[in-house]
Amino acid sequence: MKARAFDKATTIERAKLTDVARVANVSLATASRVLNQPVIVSPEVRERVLAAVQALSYTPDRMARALSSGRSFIVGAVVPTLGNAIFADGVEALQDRLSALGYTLLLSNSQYDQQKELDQVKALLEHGVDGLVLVGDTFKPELVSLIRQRGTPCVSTYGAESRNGFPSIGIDNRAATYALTRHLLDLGHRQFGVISNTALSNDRSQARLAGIVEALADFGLTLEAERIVEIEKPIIANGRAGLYRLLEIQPDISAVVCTTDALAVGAVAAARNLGREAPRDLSISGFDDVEIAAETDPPLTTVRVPASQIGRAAADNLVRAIQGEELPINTLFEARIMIRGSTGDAPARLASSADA
Amino acid sequence: MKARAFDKATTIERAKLTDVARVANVSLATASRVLNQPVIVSPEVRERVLAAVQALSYTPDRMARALSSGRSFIVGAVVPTLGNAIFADGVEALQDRLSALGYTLLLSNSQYDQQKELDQVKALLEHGVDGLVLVGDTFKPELVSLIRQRGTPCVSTYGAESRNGFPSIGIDNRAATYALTRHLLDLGHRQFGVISNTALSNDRSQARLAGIVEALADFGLTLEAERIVEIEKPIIANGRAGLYRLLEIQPDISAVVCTTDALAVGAVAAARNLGREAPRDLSISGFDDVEIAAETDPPLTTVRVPASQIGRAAADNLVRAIQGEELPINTLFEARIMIRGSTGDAPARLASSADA
DNA sequence: CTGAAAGCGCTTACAG
DNA sequence: CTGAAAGCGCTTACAG
Repeated sequence: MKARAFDKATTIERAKLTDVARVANVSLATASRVLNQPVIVSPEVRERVLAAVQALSYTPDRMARALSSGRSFIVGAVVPTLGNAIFADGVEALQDRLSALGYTLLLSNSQYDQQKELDQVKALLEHGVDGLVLVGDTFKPELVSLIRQRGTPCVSTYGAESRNGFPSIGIDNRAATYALTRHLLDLGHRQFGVISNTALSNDRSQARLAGIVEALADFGLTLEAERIVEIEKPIIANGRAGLYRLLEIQPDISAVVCTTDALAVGAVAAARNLGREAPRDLSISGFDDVEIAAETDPPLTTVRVPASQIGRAAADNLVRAIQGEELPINTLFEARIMIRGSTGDAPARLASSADA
Repeated sequence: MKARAFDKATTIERAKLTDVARVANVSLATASRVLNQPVIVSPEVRERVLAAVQALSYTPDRMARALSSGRSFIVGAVVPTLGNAIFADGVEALQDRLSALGYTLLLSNSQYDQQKELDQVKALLEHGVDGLVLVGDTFKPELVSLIRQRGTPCVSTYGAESRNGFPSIGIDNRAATYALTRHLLDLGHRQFGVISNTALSNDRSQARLAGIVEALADFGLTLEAERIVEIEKPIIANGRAGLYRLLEIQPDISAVVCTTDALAVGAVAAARNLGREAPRDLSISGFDDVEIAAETDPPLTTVRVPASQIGRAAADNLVRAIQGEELPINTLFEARIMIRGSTGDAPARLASSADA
């Protein structure tokens, strides 16, 4: 007999399945079956057990169930941060769908730190999660081998390709910034700058950067290293700082592509401080299309990341994998370019070179 | 013998404590003791067991541990939404501190729905959480009795007072808006409007509304019902809609107090559309001080909610409660008024009445 | 369709 | 300080 951690005098004994069985006058095994495979139990018996469940307001102990069945009905997720709306929304959708499917979500955040991510995954695994949702596709090698070895189903989210064999659910970040950059080129921009959070080994931002570079290359332009400012965390203040640094070195820039909306919001504000109004003097674009993106002045041109869709699909796919199904290696959603007020025609060529 | 859910051929048998005991040449009981109460084991034996743990890279099965010890080291939390940065930040801090204390966080969101909140709590309880973190202090009665009956420690967050006996950790929402309203009165404002999300039984917003009403009353002013617009969810679009409705009915309003930053952001934008610029024509304030609040144009006057502090304190207090300590019934943090650009002197009395 | 029994991987009094 | 044994609350072959 053990002492519960918090054995207040007021605590009433919780009914267990044995109690249900006793009240219903059946064996423990039968009571269990009514709960798990009701069809194989005769209707009368089933009714009796269900009545007992009601009467005792029995509620199963999922830990015990997990221990004996090998299934916990818990799914673990590790996201970089909840501070970014794009992850908050995705997690919310994930959790909703998961709970509809009878699963509970065990959530961690890694603060964009791979070691922390690994630690969280270890903890999740110790808790016996049935499946895992991770963000992106760049992990410590140890993490991958750990998951493989335990055979726990795992999906990777927000990215396009699965480098580690985990089925991926997300968007093509590279294609999205490629299209966005094309759009800016069409508007006449030739002097580009980039504010990106690739400093952290962030595969999404890296893909976004690659898309920009590629679009420029296809157009015969090169993006020199001085035109890329890498920041640590994708927060507004860093977008601000990023823009100052960028324009200090490269005052001729007419288009700034940011790998995140928060960075773009900061960049727009910083540009204004410098007397450069978007889109008149400077075109600035974001990525994510978080709620605020459409509400800033000017509203942000950006890429819509379908976070809720990703979250829901991650839940569906993961549960399918848990049930033993094979998953498509890539599930790609559309990432629409949202052209709004923060980008526009490039300033007339002569005027801008005269300025500089 | 059971079949694991995902028994791929590649899966390697995970070492269990029995294996550790065998390798270390001790009994299962001793192996367990080394892990849980190392001091009562002799140094040599301890070393041997630890070596075996290393050699087998043993990792405990927390479900089994939970079942036999009655402690899961899992804490459950239910927040209204992760979409609001204030909750995202709080949850992040909560999880950080919890994991430092050896606990894992099981997270749910209720979408501001009390029935959903109850369902989540039930699920969390079935999973054997050692403690619970809830938001606010307005629950379905069934939720309160359920938690009481199980004796699971529970803290309430973001509010000031504990109506249900759950220790509360938060801020005094009423006092904050009282002070904010005083400030607006000092600026000469007499015609007030409020956009609030009290439509949902949201005790924080109700307290905020109460603070406004009280400050006005102490000043001899009454806030008529037509001057309060209640919206469903605290999102930017609703702030926008709220302001239109408010000014339609009460065009003489010079100060709009919003119960959330998102609402204030929408209100500022909507006012601008109407040709009313903040703070020149209209003072608008928010609540929360999320990241974006300081970055809008004009930056938002608001109240800083110390979400991270609340999250950390919730973790600390809850773990203390789990360990059997008594908790202070209220833990209050300061909620500073942040005076920024969106509020200013009331437009000259005569001018405004002439307009109307 | 139902029951008796073993077992999931641990912890913890109880003896020694 | 250490071990043998019971037990946590379930599930699931195995018989019947």
